[in-house]
Amino acid sequence: MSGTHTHVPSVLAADLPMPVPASEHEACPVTDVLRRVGDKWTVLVIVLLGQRRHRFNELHRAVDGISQRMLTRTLRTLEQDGLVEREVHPTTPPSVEYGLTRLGATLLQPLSALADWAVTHHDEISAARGRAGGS
Amino acid sequence: MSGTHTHVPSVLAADLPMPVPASEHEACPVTDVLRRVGDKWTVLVIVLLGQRRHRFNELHRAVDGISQRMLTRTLRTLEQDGLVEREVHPTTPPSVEYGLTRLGATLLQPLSALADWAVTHHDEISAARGRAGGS
DNA sequence: CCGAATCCAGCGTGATACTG
DNA sequence: CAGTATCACGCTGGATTCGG
Repeated sequence: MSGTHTHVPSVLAADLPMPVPASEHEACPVTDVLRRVGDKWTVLVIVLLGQRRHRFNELHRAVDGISQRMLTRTLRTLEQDGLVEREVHPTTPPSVEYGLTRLGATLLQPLSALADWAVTHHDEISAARGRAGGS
Repeated sequence: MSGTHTHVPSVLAADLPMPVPASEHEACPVTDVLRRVGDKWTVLVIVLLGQRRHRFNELHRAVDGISQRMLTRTLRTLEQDGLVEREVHPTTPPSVEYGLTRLGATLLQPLSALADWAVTHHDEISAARGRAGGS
């Protein structure tokens, strides 16, 4: 640490090309991941699967409000990205279990950092929004 | 640490109500922040402002590809959330400087954690997507 | 120089109904 | 139980134009 100055050792602190090319921003892994976890259900599903493996309808009930369609889409995307694994048991009726992959589990930590920041500073943001004149 | 098991001390590790109420998910500070940083330009602007203060057109040139409209919108939102401060110099022509607030600066660290994760595991995600059969 | 206003295309999201 | 298919809608994001 270097005292009061907020210096962050990170890829974000690296020198950026000027101007930042549009192509580079589009293909940026950081942007890619952020947009992914920024969608409506992904993080909640990851967190639930981070606690234990879940069956499809188990998730469906746990996430109250999500449609079958969105749950399926969310899981498919996560599976394609290698964050979630899908295990099918050929029973009748069929049962499918979802769980985090090792890669998916590693996402929990940085995600937690951001989540904790959000919770910690939630009131400051609310206050700022209040001053800004709206909800 | 508890060995091989991936345990994360965080709000994300807390017990979730079952089912997670839709209302709670909508109003969740974590969801709120994630969706914010998940939009197209926010993070890039935050990073640039984290390096130094910028004038409007300076940002506009630095972020090559962003429209005036989106830059304005992004900055306004960040300002309303108390992450960015706007300073107007009543010159002719007018000049406006933007910079991170103290709150905004604190966001850099958790954001960096996620960014570093993205960069570190980018190839694994690409590989998984390749196996999944698409771009 | 720094915006606001308007218009418009695309995508994320959801409701509903249907299937193996 | 675990999905798929179809349709519809709102919101994000972009192009363009106008104003102080």
